[in-house]
Amino acid sequence: MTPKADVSAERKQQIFQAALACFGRKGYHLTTMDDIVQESGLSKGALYWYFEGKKELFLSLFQEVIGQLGQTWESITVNQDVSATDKLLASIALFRNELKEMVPLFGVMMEAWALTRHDEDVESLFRGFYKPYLEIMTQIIKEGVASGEFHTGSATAMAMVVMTLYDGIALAIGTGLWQSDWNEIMDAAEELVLRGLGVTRD
Amino acid sequence: MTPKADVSAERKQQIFQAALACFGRKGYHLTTMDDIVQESGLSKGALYWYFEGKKELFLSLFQEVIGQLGQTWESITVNQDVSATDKLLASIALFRNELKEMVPLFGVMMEAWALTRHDEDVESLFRGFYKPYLEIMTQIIKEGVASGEFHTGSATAMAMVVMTLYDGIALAIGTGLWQSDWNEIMDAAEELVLRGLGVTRD
DNA sequence: TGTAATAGACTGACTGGTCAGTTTGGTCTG
DNA sequence: CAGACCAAACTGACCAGTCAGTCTATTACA
Repeated sequence: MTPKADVSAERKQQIFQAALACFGRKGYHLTTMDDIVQESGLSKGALYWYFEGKKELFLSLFQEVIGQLGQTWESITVNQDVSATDKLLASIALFRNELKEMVPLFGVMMEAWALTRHDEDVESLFRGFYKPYLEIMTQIIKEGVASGEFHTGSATAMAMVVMTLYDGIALAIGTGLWQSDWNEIMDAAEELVLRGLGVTRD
Repeated sequence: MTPKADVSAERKQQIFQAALACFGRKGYHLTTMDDIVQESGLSKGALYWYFEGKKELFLSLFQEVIGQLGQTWESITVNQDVSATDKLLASIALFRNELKEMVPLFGVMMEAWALTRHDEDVESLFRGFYKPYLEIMTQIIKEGVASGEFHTGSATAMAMVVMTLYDGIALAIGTGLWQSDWNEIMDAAEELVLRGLGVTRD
């Protein structure tokens, strides 16, 4: 009664990997199912066995990938013993450190952003994923305001602005618009955000 | 001896308008030439009479639309008698004031960003348009640093960051991610940038 | 002035290729 | 053998781009 060794988990992973490569390279609309078939080394039947279709595959992939990022992100905010400033710095450091690996991800994210405007499924998924990030950032800034580290008129609005800056950075990286040294620019971003929030240090 | 009235200018405009509506609504890949045909009230032949194809039409439209924005933007930087701080404020005000009309534009811009990654023509066009904006911002910040209004480690890097924030804002607007009151968020953005650049006022 | 010729602007049916999704027919494993 | 898993040929809708021809206004000419 023991079923055949379940290969579905690794197959899905195999497909995800191929899909990420293809979507990252050519974008959602320009990659064909056959591209992913070829990249994965499987067959069309296999893809449709594991996923309902192109859109569902894309959405699943996005979910998978963002989920991983989200966990790292959340771990930043948990620790109660860390100052808001350090949490903010950690969130920036997360970007900085994993920037290079994130490039293909950001590519897919951009694609998703663009899709957001024309597909309700994508939009609601996207909004759902964005929300906790925004909440965490709001939380950090509120903490900072409470502790006197930060100064701002509206913590919620400022959180949105900071998140927007992050989005912009993701965009710049995804498009390859930043050709210069990322580190220097990230330094400037850090400077802008910290001083902009009224942090006075070194 | 009077030549036949040249309608080509207004025809192109007519097509641009229809194309902007369609691309703004459904995005590049999902709008068909037939969509634009219908929206414009012309025929398919007419479209191909005035434009070589879909891509060329899109690129021309983008060029047209961005060109207009660029002129307004440039006019900000010209006046020598205005302080860097005020120039920066003016650039933010430009966003703020024309935000609503810009929504469809930002939609198209996002689409263009996404295309940037897969099409060299789009990329080079985009980079070409981005450059002067960045140069103007760099100029403003350098002026501010020289006059003692701003403080920053690297004016060029900071200019990129500020532009990146603008991009992020455009993105947020284009995707409709910001549902809350734009004005409040723009206030926060202004606050972040000014204080972040070390401006001390009111 | 009337008429033929020509160029510019435009039409819409058509084509050829593409691609998401389907079907059918396996194969391997417990 | 049953059912999970997969291969590959196939289908049909869709769409960018084409093209043969039309319509209109100007010019050439008698």
